Amino acid sequence: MAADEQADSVDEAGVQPITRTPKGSGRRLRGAIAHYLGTQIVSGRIAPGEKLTGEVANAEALDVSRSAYREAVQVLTAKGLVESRPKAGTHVLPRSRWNMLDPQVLAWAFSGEPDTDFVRDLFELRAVVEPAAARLAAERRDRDDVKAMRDALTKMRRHTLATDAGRAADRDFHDALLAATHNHALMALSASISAAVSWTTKYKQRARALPRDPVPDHIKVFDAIAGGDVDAAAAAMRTLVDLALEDTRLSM
Amino acid sequence: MAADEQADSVDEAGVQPITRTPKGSGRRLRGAIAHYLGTQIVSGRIAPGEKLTGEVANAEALDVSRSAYREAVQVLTAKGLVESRPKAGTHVLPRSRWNMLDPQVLAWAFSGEPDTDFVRDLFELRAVVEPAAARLAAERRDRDDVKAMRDALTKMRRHTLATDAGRAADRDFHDALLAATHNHALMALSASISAAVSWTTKYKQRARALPRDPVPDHIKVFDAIAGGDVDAAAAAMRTLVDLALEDTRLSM
DNA sequence: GACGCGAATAAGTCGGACTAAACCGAGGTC
DNA sequence: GACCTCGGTTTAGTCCGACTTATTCGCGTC
Repeated sequence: MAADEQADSVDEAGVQPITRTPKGSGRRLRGAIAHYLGTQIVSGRIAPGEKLTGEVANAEALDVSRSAYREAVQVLTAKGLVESRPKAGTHVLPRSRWNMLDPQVLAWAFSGEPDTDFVRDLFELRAVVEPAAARLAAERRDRDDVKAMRDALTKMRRHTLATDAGRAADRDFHDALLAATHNHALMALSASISAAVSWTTKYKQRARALPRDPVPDHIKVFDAIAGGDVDAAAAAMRTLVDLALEDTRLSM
Repeated sequence: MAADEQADSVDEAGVQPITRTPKGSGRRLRGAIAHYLGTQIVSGRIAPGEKLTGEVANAEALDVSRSAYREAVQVLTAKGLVESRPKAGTHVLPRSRWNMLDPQVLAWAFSGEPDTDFVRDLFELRAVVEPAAARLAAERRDRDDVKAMRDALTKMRRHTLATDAGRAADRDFHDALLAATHNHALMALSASISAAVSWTTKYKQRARALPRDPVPDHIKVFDAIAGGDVDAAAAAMRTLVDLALEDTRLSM
């Protein structure tokens, strides 16, 4: 474990964020490397088309073994961020190839300063998907779905969005709603959407105390779905997303 | 892209599913391993919750080095299919954790017998996203977007959907449409959707000669978007997706 | 000037050794 | 008798260094 000793060697005037080795019991080493490289790329510090340093050199620079470095690069490759070929090296792919819906990529995107344009895009996606999902949910929900949504709503009311538990409950509500559509493709989007929701909520929170109580909006959606009123469900969800976008926009 | 059909049909016979990937095969070794394991999991031959054999044993069984095997597992981990911890081993995660929108996972899902329920779900997602995207595209498309869509349409008319080039043009059309929304989140979905489109188109093709010419539908969509008629664009796209679902349903 | 042929190069694969984490059961404590 | 603690054992995680394969690029040939 050579990664422990802080770089006593020349630390390069700041521009060289040497091996980010979080507290030993955090995520695994390759996870840290992937996180490091991933944020570098998503944030644009390594632009698309650029070639990163060779494996041996880069692994040494980060003070990790080549195996760990390579496994990290595999992760990036799996998410479409980079591509590597013998003799050519490892290049950052154009943004169009990135799996931006991948929860982890989303996390990297939000780990620094969030791109306001991208946040707008995400809300636009929510505005497309979630009302339609609410409509389907109102059609197909069963007893268990309603229960799950009600539970999430209760938790959300108890703790507010100011707490982690509250935000988790918010996510649970949206997850339960997507699950109530009984559509696996939509449920897969759920992970991305709830990630986006929780990140943006966090930023809203950071900016100021929540200016508006979001619970009533959620209750309207819930009632419509539980009651099987498809149009009302879609409409209620649409206003919910619109208001959330409004709040987020103000805080950025 | 036709190098996909690996001879992985041999594995059914016995308990000897050796990845026959002689050197010279298209993609890299770890890609073949990931494909092998990925299809095993997505197809349900290795059910969620199950623990796969230890690295050393499994790598040896597949006749590859442990490094290559591990890198393949990293890919699966990155896509949310498995999770591994020391002493516990590597377990298949529940379906809800899988990134089903990942193009590669989608490819694995379609490499065997396609799950008709999942195909229906995918079309439902298309039915939600693409009409809304067409509406946005009609609002925001610029000169280049229109040109890209027209070019794709021309190619699509020249070659039919019976050819690879024709299917590629179909994908290009949908990609260009999503791109015309100028929404990066939607464009990210584009990869998943066009993957789904091309896979299902292939199955339609396999079943029988295409029963209906899809070009007129596409032209209606194109005209509405080029003309900036948002409602017509959404409506035309909705019927396009509905008809495509109809065709696909018949062929399965 | 175009074309192929052969290095140089960087990723890909191999194997084996060692480390660290987590589960499990033996043994002790209350 | 039940619970806690503490090692032991299993399995992934990391490291190392050598070798292979696939490209790219420059050189020489036609």
